[in-house]
Amino acid sequence: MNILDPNCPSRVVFQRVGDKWATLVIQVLEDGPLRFSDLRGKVAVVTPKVLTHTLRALERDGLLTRTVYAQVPPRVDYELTALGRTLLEPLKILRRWAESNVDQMQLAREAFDEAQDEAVLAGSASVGLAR
Amino acid sequence: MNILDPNCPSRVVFQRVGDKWATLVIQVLEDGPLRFSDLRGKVAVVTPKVLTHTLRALERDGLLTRTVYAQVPPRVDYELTALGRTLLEPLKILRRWAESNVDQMQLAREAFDEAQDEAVLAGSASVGLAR
DNA sequence: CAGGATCCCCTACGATACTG
DNA sequence: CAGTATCGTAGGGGATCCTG
Repeated sequence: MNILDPNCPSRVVFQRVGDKWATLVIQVLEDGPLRFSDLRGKVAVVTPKVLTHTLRALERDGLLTRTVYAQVPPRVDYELTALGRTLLEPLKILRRWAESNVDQMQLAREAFDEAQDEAVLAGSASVGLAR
Repeated sequence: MNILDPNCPSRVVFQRVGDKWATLVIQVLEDGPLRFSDLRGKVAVVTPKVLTHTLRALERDGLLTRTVYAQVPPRVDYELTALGRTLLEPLKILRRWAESNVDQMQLAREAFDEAQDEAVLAGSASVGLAR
C-alpha cells in the first residue's frame, strides 16, 4: 500500500491527528477516564456538539470507549483503549518536535510575510515582480 | 505554554500534519528537490491551485525553499530545509504507527457501524434505545 | 448532566479554464 | 512549465437554544 493511495493508512491517521480536538482529547485522557463535562472543562472552549462529534469519531476508530452509567443525573465516562494508548507516544514525539521548533517556524513566517509585503509595495510602484 | 492554549505550538504543527497534502509533499521531497510538475506527477490527483497553496504554506513555515531559475521554459525547484528535514522522523514514526494499527482501526470502525445499524433497526421496531 | 437540533459561516479542496 | 483566476461545493467548526 502506497502513501499516494487515498486509502493509505497514514492518510486516515494524519487526518485524525489534524483534527482540531481529537489529539487534545487523547492527550487529556492519558491520566485516566473522564466524564463529558470534565472534558469540556479541560478543553474549555469547545462546544458540546463538536466535542460529541470528536468523541464519536474516536470511539468509532477504537481509540476510546464510552461507558454510560444508568443513574440520575446521567454520567458518561470516556477512556482510552489499549489502542488509543499506543498513539500517545507518537503524539508526544510530534509535540516535542513542535515545542522545539515552533520558534523557528514563527520566525520563518514573519520573514516570509514581511518579504511578501515588500513585494506588494514594490509592485505598486514598479509594476509587479515575478511571483 | 499549555496544550490548551490555542496558540500552543503543537496546535499549529498538528494542523499542518493534518493538512491533506502537506505531509505528503514533505515525504516525497525526502530524496531531494523536485520541480512543480514532478510533484504533481508524484501526487497525481492534486490540482495545481491546491498544490501551490500547500507549497506556499510550507515555504512560509520555513519547511521548504522555493527556487526559481530564470530560464525558458520556467523551472522552479522545491526542496526541504534543514528544519523541514527534522520533521521527517516524527512523521515516519506516525506513519509506522498508522501502518501497524490501521487494520485494528478498520475493524473497530466496522464493528461500530454495524452496532449503529442494529440500534437503528431495533429503534424502528421498538421505539429507540438510549443514545 | 450529557447531549441533540438548528442555523450559519468560512475555509479546504476541487474542476475548469486561462497566461507569462 | 508553472502557475493564476474563477466558480462551486462539502463539511468542519461554532453559537444558541432545547431536552431526557
